[in-house]
Amino acid sequence: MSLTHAPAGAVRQGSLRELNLALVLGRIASADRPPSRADLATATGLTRATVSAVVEDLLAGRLVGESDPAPRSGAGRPARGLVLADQGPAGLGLEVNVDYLTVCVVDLAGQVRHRTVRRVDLRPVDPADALAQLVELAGAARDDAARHGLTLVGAALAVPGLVDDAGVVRLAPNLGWHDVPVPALLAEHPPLIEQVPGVPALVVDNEANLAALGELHSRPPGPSSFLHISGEVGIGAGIVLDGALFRGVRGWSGEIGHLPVHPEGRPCRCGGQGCLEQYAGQEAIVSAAGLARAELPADTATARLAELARAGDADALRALHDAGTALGVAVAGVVNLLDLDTVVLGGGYAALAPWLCPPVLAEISGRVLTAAWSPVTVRPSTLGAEAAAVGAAGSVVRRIVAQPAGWLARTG
Amino acid sequence: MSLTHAPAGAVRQGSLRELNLALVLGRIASADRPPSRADLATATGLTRATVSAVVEDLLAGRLVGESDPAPRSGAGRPARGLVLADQGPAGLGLEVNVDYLTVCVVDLAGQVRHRTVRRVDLRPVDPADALAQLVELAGAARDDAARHGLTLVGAALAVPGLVDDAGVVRLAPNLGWHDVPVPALLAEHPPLIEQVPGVPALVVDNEANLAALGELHSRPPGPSSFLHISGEVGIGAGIVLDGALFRGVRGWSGEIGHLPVHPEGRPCRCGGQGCLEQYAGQEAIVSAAGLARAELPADTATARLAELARAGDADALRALHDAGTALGVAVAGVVNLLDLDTVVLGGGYAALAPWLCPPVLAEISGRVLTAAWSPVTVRPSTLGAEAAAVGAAGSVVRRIVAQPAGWLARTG
DNA sequence: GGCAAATAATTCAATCGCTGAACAAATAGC
DNA sequence: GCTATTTGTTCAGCGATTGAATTATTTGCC
Repeated sequence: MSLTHAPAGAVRQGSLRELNLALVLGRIASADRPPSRADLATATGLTRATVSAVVEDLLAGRLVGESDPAPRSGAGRPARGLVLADQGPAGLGLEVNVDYLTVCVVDLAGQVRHRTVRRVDLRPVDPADALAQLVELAGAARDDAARHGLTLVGAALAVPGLVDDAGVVRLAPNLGWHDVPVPALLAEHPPLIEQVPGVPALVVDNEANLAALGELHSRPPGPSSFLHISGEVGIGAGIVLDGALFRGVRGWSGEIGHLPVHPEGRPCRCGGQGCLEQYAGQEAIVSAAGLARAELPADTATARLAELARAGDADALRALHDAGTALGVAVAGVVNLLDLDTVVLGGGYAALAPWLCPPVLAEISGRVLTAAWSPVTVRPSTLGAEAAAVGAAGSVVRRIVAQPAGWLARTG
Repeated sequence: MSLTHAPAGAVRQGSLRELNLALVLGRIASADRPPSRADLATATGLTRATVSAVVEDLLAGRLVGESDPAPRSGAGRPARGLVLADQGPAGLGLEVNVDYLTVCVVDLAGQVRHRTVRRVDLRPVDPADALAQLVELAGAARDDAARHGLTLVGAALAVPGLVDDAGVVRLAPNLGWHDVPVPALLAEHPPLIEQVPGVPALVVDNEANLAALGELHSRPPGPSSFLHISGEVGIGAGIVLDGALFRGVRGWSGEIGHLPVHPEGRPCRCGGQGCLEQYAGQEAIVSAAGLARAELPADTATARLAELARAGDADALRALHDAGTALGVAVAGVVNLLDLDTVVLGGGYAALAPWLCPPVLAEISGRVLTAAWSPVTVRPSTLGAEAAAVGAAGSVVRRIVAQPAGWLARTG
């Protein structure tokens, strides 16, 4: 919705080709069936001649391939469908969380081509050791990817905490991390990434942000503006506005867990009072349901809670209802503020959605000014717990799609 | 922060010139002193030859003019400074509010060249009559602008309510408007606008949104992301993210007045409970201070309140402190969610800022997770009550600056 | 079976706008 | 008055898009 359509910098002669490469490749990526050159010409407004020239570049650079002709109705020479290559550049997605490490590889088309999860309680582990374990998994992933003809061109790491511009994890309370210089620690290991202009070798970002990105690009395509809430020990939100993740001035947006829902209520570790996290965080729900706190890893506690709720346990149902109500109060505020029409419950909330959604919707319909005219959808995440790592890897390949010139210049 | 740098459509041959026209004109607009062609070349990365050609087009189209040479230190041929033209295209800003009508004209450079305010209680007035009065004022403004060599190329109307995509005012409670088809009503009057490709003849938008835009482009330039809060009878917010107004999925973002600050508190006309508006709305403050409600027009009540506070009236001070605290709870939530570092108090709040800022800041520092690392600024609006109309007019000329090709094609 | 219609993709001269270097203009300092 | 310096223009060259013509390949009809 910006008024300035112009790219930030100068538009040189060569930018023209760069921009059209990105335009055509983007169309191929977002099409639901393999488009022909003629389809691309009509869709983009370019001439068929130009599209052919651009596609030739993309084919030469192995970013797209030709597929079997799509079935067509009328007469005429059959089209050759264009699809994103299943070889070539790929993204490495990494996640460090409280009780697991994840590594995955996503190809240009967004397909998950490799995935490893190692369950391990990382709270007592030194950050450098945790990252070393992650690198070990990533090395195996790289080798596996290479066997499929995939080259890792960038990595993104999801962490449950606040990350600054330099990639330093300023604070990850549930992990016990504080000012961990992730890029420096990872630089001590041999590189797994083949550098490409325009693609950063490593991005470190908040887990909720990357999970929202994963949800944004999951198939089938959903809305381009939504709020994605990751309910873990803390509660984080990824805000997607018009297909772009909103990170805030310093990249610390989405701290929905500290929205005040009872301003004079329970004190919170953030220094405030009555924060949402105190009423809808995983520990709050678990203890309200009468389960022993810290009994088991987080995902086990969640599974147990869902089990109890499914069995009709009154305490569990009440705990979930109360948490959903608190969540609904906060979400209603966010929807009023940002005018979003979709809320996705992810992370630990995904499995609890059947019990959380009703009270959340009730609060929304009671508190949102515009709810009467256009309804708000609340639904569980489609990717669930995988969202962050998949979103991280996807964010890498998406850069290639957005700026293919860098990759093409590399391979010649 | 979007990954796609490419414009939405095709990048044709001619787009190149269009983009560079916008790039150079934008630089001229945002420079703090008249830049030379050489300055523009180094700033944009284009060659001096290209800049000269682009500037020639802009000069021929009367969008820029040459100014006296700026003082320079060293040797060499003196530069000719380039400034936005003080003639040519201009924007018409309109505002309908509860107790006044405003019309203003803003030129390319953002200068307010004409301004009319008519104080009139519009609550008992039929919307069509109100708009007819506005058109009358606008006609006089057009004639005045023409005498200064200004051509109105578009209009933007600010209303205190929810507006849909078609420009229909769905609901303006304090004005008593409901489903008012503003574009259709205005179309019955003779047109005042000279149509230009790329510039809509009429945009209708929320008053808080346009006030935020006015603040964004006020001089001296402030931050590019902030929250602008218009405290009138209702409380609206304009959210500016990375220099762009965020409107939400349907254009109804910013309803900060209905953020819950006491979820089980006073019932609100929106159907919810404990909304901010019930604690920090103008009526709430005025009655808490012991002033007779609906005693006087809103701005008079605000002025009286400020007067009492300045005199040390205990009731007024307490009312303002309580309102500021409620506001702070809501703002803290917004800052946690969006990671903004600047909050601007506008509308009726501007005059009350000395008493509202301290409690707002107190709540922020107590509740915002990241406040310890980077402080949040809370300050009054620089434009005050004029912000909405000026922002409306400014949004028109900003389109010309962002897409000068449309205007140039028009005049040849 | 053969032919016309239809659709896909390529080829090629023309054109548009940027580039880079040379050149002209204008001033300060010596 | 001369040189160094900076600004701005001119011009041949070039890359990328364009639009029309051409080639390629299939369906449908007689």
